[in-house]
Amino acid sequence: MKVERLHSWRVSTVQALEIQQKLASQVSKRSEVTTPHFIAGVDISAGKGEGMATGAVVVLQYPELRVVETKVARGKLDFPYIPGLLSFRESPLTLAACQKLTTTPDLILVDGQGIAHPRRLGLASHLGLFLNTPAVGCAKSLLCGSHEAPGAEPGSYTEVVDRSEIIGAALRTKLRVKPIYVSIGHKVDLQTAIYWVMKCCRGYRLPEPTRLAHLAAGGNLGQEGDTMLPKAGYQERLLG
DNA sequence: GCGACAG
DNA sequence: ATCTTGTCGC
Repeated sequence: MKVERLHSWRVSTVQALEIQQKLASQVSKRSEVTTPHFIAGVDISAGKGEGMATGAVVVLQYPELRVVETKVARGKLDFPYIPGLLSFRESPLTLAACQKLTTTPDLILVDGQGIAHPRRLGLASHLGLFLNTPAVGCAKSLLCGSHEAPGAEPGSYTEVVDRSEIIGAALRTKLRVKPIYVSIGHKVDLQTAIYWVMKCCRGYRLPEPTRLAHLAAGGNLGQEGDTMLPKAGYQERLLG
């Protein structure tokens, strides 16, 4: 798929902050999502070598949620992990993997925040702009803001508020299990984002696109998709 | 100044 | 994120 080149990724922390401030105004909170045919999930995993990592993107066919394409990109991480600047560390490899896609996703679920970010430009929003595609942030923990506890039932949620602004939702995706944080990435509104995230859940805390992308980045997802068996070594550890 | 802090 | 086995709970 096509990847925009809005700016360089080789920047200083000060430049990164300036870029975020500038791009935040370009994020669209208007939903351009109808019924998606292809939903992608992206994630990255730090490897063994110094700074080495693997970015992965998995495309699922909706509503079957079957894997139709998987792409990965290995490389070095040159930007350090700094809360609030995660996109400058993970975007390069994630975009490299997405650029290899033959399928064009209608929606992308990202392992991180969208606008639920100090400067309203988390990883999901940043990627949404570069891919010019509707994107949703699906983080496992909170970066900023606060919220009350959502109900125990899957689908229930509470608003995440920061500086008197609703920036996302604490969404219960699985009965009595810690919620995930959903926020607007790009070209989608919060209600629509929550709706599709729930539609992608299959009994796990994380929605399938992101869950499978995580496995793919770690090299634990076969081309068989969700019906695959764990790799030999992984299986041995699980079974003993 | 102190505490918080996506992955 | 990653290092890591068993274990408590639904």
